[in-house]
Amino acid sequence: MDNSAGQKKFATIKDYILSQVETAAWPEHSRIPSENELATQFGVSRMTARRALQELTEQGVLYRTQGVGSFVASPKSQSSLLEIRNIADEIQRRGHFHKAELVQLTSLPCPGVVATALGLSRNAPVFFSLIVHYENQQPLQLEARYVNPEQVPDYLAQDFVLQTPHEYLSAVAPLTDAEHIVEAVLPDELTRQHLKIPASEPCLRLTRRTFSRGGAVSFAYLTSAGSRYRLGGHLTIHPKT
Amino acid sequence: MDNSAGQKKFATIKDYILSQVETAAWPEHSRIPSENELATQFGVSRMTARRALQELTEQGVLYRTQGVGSFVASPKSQSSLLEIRNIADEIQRRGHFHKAELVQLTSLPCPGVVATALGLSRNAPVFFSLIVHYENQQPLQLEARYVNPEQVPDYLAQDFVLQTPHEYLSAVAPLTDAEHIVEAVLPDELTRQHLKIPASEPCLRLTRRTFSRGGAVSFAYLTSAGSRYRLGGHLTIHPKT
DNA sequence: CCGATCAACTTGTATATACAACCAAATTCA
DNA sequence: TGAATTTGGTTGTATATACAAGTTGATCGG
Repeated sequence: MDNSAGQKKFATIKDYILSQVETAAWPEHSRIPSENELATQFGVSRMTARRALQELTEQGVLYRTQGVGSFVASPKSQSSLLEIRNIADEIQRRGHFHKAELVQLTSLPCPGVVATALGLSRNAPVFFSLIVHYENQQPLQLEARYVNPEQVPDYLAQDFVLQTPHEYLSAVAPLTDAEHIVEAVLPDELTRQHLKIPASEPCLRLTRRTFSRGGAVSFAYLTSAGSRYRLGGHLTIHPKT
Repeated sequence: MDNSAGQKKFATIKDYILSQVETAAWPEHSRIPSENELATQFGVSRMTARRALQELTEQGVLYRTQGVGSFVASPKSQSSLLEIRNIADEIQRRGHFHKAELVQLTSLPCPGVVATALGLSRNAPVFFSLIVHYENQQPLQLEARYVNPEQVPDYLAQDFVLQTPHEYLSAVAPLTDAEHIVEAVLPDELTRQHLKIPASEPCLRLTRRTFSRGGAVSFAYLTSAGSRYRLGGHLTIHPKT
């Protein structure tokens, strides 16, 4: 484990493969080096190289066939789904007026769930922002975001009324990956107040964790009133199961 | 590899753990045997037992903490946004029991919204199916589906208890494209009855239009109880509290 | 020419081992 | 008593090895 970057060995190989795929040095459906070749090239055991390939397969970057090899998969149209969820862009795309109201911006001890998500120790300081997004003066979404101080040390110095956290983080720590959960829930007290909705109004809650090259960057709850917001997307299906 | 069932060893362990979880012999958030204990118990190496635990973790059945142990996760159903995966596959992938109950299967005059979506004339005959999907005897999703008779003329002749509409349509009219809308709504009377939920329970409604080579094939409302279902990628954050 | 066989290579499964990282509880020590 | 340390257990990473299972292409024999 004497990597210069202190990175895990299989992660190094993942990064290498991802860079080859992103730059199209390895085009779609082309065969990539075998487990043994990668193992030799990186000076690791086959099982370690194998692990990198397996994780990329689960992420949909590669597909593998026993006896044949590993290949570059078609890029999933996940980007459309991911981008569409940037609430500010979405509002402006509809030609409406977007306003962000900063309710809170502080550093606080990391709750357990967030610690797990960001890879921090519990109660370690974590940056927190609470923002209400308006569409034409009507509150639309409540954004509660926790940010990893190791990745974005100057988060508290930003002005999130002029620039949304999403915009700022995109510039500072380019998004490489995102995980998300969409749920239908009833609003808690805080949400009710800021969105100005009754307790019986169902809400769409998007829980989202984003990654950059350096690791987990932020963890956010994005809660919207069900009557005012919905999530849409378009998917193209790729063969080669 | 001389299992009596011809099954892979790690799959045997997965089955064992799943049975314990399903019968609630191992309740939520309880600790399960360690890797070493399972390895000894099943007479396999630790790495093999470990693999079973890892796959169950990826499926959301377990969560693990270094230095502490492996625990039973909350059983909320979860489906992937990034892949067009139907509810039946999703349930089976979690190792649970799926049952479909056919409530209605008929031809009716096409409502306006559906006519637009499928490119039919208003009040032209359209095929309609109403199905309740169960996960382990609990109603999970109500599927109301309109099917284009020009694309799939023998839809009404199918047995949708043995084969889901999604499976049948995939075979007859291979999916090339899909559009989604995700919303949080309160259930209508029909949904309440079939999902056996109170009127105040928020629901996640997925409206989906699918296309094949020939054009628009089907238009469906997939409504699930918010407390039992969520939509997401691989985000698995579990509170240890 | 064609089919069968074989050899080489790839991914899949499984084992045994070692050490690192981490946590919780018991123990020790001031 | 209370803080620091130790200890034992657990998951995480990595290696080396072996064989199974599957595909491909070359070789051989009719």
